[in-house]
Amino acid sequence: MTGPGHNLALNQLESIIQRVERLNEDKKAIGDDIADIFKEANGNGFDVKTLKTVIKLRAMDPDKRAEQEVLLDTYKGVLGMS
Amino acid sequence: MTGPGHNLALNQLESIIQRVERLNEDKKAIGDDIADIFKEANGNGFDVKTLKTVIKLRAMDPDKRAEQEVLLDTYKGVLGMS
Amino acid sequence: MTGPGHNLALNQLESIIQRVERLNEDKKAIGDDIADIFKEANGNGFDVKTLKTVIKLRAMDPDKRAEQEVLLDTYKGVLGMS
Amino acid sequence: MTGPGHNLALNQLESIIQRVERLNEDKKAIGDDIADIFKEANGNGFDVKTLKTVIKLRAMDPDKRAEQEVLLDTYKGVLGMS
DNA sequence: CATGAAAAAGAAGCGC
DNA sequence: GCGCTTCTTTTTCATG
Repeated sequence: MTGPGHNLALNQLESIIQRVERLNEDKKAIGDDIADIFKEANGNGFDVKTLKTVIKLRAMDPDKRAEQEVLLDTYKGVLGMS
Repeated sequence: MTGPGHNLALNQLESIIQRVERLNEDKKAIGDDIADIFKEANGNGFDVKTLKTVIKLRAMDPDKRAEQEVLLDTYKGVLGMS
Repeated sequence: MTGPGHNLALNQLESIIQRVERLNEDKKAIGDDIADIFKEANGNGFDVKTLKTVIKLRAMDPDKRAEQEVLLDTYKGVLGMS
Repeated sequence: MTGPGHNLALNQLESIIQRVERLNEDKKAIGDDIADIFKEANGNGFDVKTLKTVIKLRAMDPDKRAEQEVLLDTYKGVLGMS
């Protein structure tokens, strides 16, 4: 199979794959940068796990966050964990 | 507590968090771009799952991949899976 | 290669694999049971995500949990998130 | 709040949580058993990673696996990776 | 909504 | 012994 159809498929495939691979590299680079920041923060005495928690909280919709906290406190209250 | 130590911690914390948040946004944007490419590819009749497999294979170190395949074939041979 | 060495390897391989596969099945069954419980809980109006959080908290060492909560509150306080 | 509604919620919550916690323990125990088997296998000269790959392959539906391999081979062929 | 894939978190093993 | 990397598990997200 060496006709035009084949070449079209090949060109499309290569294009898709190369574009994704390029973006994957960029994404990985960013991930590495983030890891570096956390590593540096750890060296400065910060607790990375807590940092990640804070960042996650900030990313949440404020209303939803409040709602979840209420819910969690409720469950903890019922269970005597508060 | 409003002394210099506190402000230092605050500044450091804010710096860390803002840098990570910025990078998280960038990372998400790239992820969206990749998703778009796959969506388009799917529309053109490509099998996205297989595309992802191919990309993963290409990302592997060739020597390691060959080595693992040999080992895997050996085990499969012993087990009659080949 | 059909000698004793080969058979020994075959027998060992089969034993290992079958034992693991059996345990994998058991593990999966338990996972399914857990999922069922959460599904039922959800039907009864409980928030599954919060349930999981509570269970995780209960699994933690009490001292470590307290320490982490203090840390999180500290960071939130510094950032004006409290 | 000490009325019947509260107690019902408490009883339900405790039931859910205790059942899940119990199952979590069981699941962990099985995971430990599996780890022991792989550790022993490693001591006998087997490559654990490959063992896990073989087990994963065996767990797959044969038809689906064959179908995916055909598709993958097609793409690899087009890309000259075969 | 339920399944399956991607991301993140957590745990374990290995090296220095 | 501690960090670092790899692997496992968990959680989250998207899609049908």
